[in-house]
Amino acid sequence: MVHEYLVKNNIKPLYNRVKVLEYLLDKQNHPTVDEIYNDLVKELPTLSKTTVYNTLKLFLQANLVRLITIEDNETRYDVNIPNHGHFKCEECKEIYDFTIDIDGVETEELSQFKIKEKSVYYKGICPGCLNKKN
Amino acid sequence: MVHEYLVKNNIKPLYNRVKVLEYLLDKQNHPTVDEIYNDLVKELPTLSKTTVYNTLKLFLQANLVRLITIEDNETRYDVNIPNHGHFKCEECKEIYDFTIDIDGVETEELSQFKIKEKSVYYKGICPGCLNKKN
DNA sequence: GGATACTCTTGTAATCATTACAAAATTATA
DNA sequence: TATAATTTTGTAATGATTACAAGAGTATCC
Repeated sequence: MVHEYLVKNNIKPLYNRVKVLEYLLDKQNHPTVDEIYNDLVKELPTLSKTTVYNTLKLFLQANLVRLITIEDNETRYDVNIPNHGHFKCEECKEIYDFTIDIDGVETEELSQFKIKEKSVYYKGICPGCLNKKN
Repeated sequence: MVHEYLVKNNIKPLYNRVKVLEYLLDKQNHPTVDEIYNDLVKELPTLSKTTVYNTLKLFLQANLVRLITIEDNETRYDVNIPNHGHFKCEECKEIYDFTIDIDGVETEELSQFKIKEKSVYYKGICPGCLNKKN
């Protein structure tokens, strides 16, 4: 599956690439480069962090993945699914996906702009952490 | 003005702080720390970059300013105005503000979440750069 | 007003993520 | 199989941010 998906996007389906993409698809985890590397190196002992960076850059250019940087300069990666936003809990740092119809929102002022990508990020406290506080 | 605004937010209105906040209000420029430092050091020759970082951190905690990190890990700062999004041009890198009624969008899934902050970022090409391309 | 305590600023050094680069390994091509 | 092209790897370089301690400034109390 992943194999063909890469081919379809003009990316040679090399072993590492398949593994990285599978990882992103499996754990819909919004992982950092470090997390990806640390998990995959167990399976691919010769993997280097530079390769993870290279691979992700490639995927980014092909629009297979997206960057998430809500704040903090912790750059995370996400497989590219339309119409969803990210909520980050300030307490437990967890990132939650939610669906949002951002295309349904009028932005008159941008009528002359060519919009290629829309991102929505919320911050706050998740239900679990809200409960703990009481 | 700026002076009292700081006092009202429980921040001692020290000279540097007033200057940094004035800068952010004047140039609604979404500047980086470097830009702020390089411009202000002309007026405040003893200014240090660490002070700029400290001051911005303080403002952030007091919710006077906001972080913008659309991608790239170029962290920019913005005075906190509700209901506006940011558009970044991929060609000229300029960041444009636009108004967007994000509170008008339903997010059923987050009904149990306490939302403190909402951010909307778009990417694409601005009218000026679109013209140049033809 | 002056002494003391407290806070802020400064500069240097440390840290950490990311990138550059060149050599080694792998894959594709003939 | 030999050759060319691409990818991976590891180390070193870069650059933004933070830690920290000393110096400067500010507030408080007598």
